[in-house]
Amino acid sequence: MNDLCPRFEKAMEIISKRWVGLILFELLNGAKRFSEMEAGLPISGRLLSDRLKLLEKEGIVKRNIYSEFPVRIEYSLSEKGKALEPVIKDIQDWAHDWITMQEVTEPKA
Amino acid sequence: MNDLCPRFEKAMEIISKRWVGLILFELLNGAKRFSEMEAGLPISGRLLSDRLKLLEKEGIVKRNIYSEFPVRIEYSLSEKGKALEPVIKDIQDWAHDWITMQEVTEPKA
DNA sequence: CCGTATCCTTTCTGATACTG
DNA sequence: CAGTATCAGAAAGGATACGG
Repeated sequence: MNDLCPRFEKAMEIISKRWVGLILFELLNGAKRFSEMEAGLPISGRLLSDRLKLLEKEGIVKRNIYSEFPVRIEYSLSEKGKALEPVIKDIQDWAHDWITMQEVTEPKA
Repeated sequence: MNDLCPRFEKAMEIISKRWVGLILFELLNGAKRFSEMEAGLPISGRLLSDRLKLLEKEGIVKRNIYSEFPVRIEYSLSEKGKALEPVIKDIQDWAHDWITMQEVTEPKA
């Protein structure tokens, strides 16, 4: 049936999972705490938790626990995650060049 | 709540829609007919139809009708669609560098 | 603060059958 | 060939409540 590269398919499966792109974008600006990300993204805590676990399992996101007081937990990108920066960057460029606001907001009041 | 660029969000929404990446990849190799794409992708005709309509609506894919005999219909990328090539290319590169087969196939028989 | 478990609703997918 | 309609099961998403 299909003859796509399995690695490409797998990569696409991870990256194109809903919200993953936005989460990666958040983390490209540096490590963040759960609540910071939750506030910065249009998704619920449950979904954010799901996706972070997925990305951690894929080795893209690292979970760092700082045993300070109070305990601080931060999420950051691994090398594998940072390697996705060009992808995100290209999407930003494309969005800048080709996406217009009319498509985003309702046509008329 | 969130302060993401709406254009970036919109772009991510389109691109990260399931199967869209694979469809774009197919079309980067040149115009294709419906049945060709169906054979080359791991999705049903209904889904392919859905996605092509979506991509056509977004101005990413063009539907070309050739009034030959028999009538031939081909799908190809618009300029907007071709502009996504770097994105797909980067994902391919990333997949090549970071995705291993163990993650794709079942560990043992 | 940092999540996870549960419940319930919405959306998505795929198989099948059917038109032009 | 090139799709569309329908239908049922699977998956995803949100709200809420609760544990560490």
